[in-house]
Amino acid sequence: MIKIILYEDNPQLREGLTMLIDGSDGFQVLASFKNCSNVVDEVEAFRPDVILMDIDMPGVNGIEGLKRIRQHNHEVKVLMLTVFDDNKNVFEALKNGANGYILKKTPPAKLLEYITEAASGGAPMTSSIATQVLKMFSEVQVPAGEDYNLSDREKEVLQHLVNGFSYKMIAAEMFISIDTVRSHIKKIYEKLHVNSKSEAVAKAFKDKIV
Amino acid sequence: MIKIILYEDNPQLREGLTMLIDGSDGFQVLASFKNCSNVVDEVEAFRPDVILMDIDMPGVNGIEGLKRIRQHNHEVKVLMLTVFDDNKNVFEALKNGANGYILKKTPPAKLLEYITEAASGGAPMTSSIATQVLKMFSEVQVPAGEDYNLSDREKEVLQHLVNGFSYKMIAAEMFISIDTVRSHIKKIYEKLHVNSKSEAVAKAFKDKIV
DNA sequence: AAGTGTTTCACATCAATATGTGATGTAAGA
DNA sequence: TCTTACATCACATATTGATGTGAAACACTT
Repeated sequence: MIKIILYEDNPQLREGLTMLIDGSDGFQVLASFKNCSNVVDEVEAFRPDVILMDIDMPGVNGIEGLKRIRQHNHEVKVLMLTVFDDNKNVFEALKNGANGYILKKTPPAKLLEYITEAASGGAPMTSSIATQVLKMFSEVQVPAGEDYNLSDREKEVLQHLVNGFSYKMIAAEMFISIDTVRSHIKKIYEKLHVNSKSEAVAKAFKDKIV
Repeated sequence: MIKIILYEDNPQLREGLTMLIDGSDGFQVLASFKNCSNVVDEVEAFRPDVILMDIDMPGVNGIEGLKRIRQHNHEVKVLMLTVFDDNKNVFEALKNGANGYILKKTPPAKLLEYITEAASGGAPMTSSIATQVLKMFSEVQVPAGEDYNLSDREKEVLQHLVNGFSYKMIAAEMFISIDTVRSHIKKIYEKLHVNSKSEAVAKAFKDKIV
């Protein structure tokens, strides 16, 4: 028996979902609420397995509710429920520990399947959501993975620059003269197409050279 | 009719999958291969809708195959197929534009459903994989998002530093004297607990101040 | 009204950095 | 062998940066 709490501001939908889920074998709706004002206490009191959480709610919305829940409880599965698959909310929800993200237009049979999946540790997602998630991953990619052809020694020097070492310190650290350090740095600037330490350090981070 | 190419080094599994898929209505296996050596040419020649790609293959593996495909083709849907849901491969695959990631133990009916989902632009994932993906998201979270209490003006100066501006340039840019710039920078160093421009720039990136 | 933090400016000094020019030895490739 | 890239060192000089000390104007809070 999977125990469920439901958060949904629309009374009709709240009633409908409750009847659908509660009327199905193996599912029990413990309670339903129209907003997340007291979400922490409610979760504490009812100890559900799965929470169905609408995103758009007046007062405390679903994302905020999720955050509050996760401040106290990392066990309960939270399934986000929404009309739109807008990028920003999806990312926010997942980042804050949602266990799944499904659209309200999901057919009833599929919804029950998703709840079951969430309860057993899965991460059900409507396919359009999943597609977005994948897109976020590929967007993380470095545009062209620029290489700059830094030699090993040059990378080493750049690493020290990033750590805030002075030329003198780098020289001591690498057992070379300060002039050699200069020479390396000059070369690094050329290769990175920059002309100051700050830019080199910034570029090192941006392009994940270090 | 969904057209499919299959990459799988195990002959039994390759045959089995081919028969299963090709024998189902609406699915057609155009060809199957035991490695990705000529993946680019093969995709070009057969123009499939979906590619089922095993990860572990001798020679050119699935991840590498995926990369090669994506260098030329961003349209074809690539479904990664694997025995293990090991973190590293999942991330690599998704980062390189895989459209889905499913385990080989997926039951036949579910497999066909996943292929259909991929073909229609979805992103099918075995639930254990989806869980991992979500975990990666929540791990991306900034530890505590340190604040450092930089004033607006100080943030502005820091931003310029990151862009590689000299004190003189910052002064000109902000219509203040170079001494004021110095004063701001001094304060920034104090607040960030650093004592050089490079460290400040590095910290700005690390802690996402800029 | 006194205190606090921000923003602004000034003068001074020493350390560090950027840039140019030039040179040597070594290892890998064409 | 000749070339190229790398790593090393040297000398010179102008600019920039780090740090200290001091101070005035302003907004906001107590």
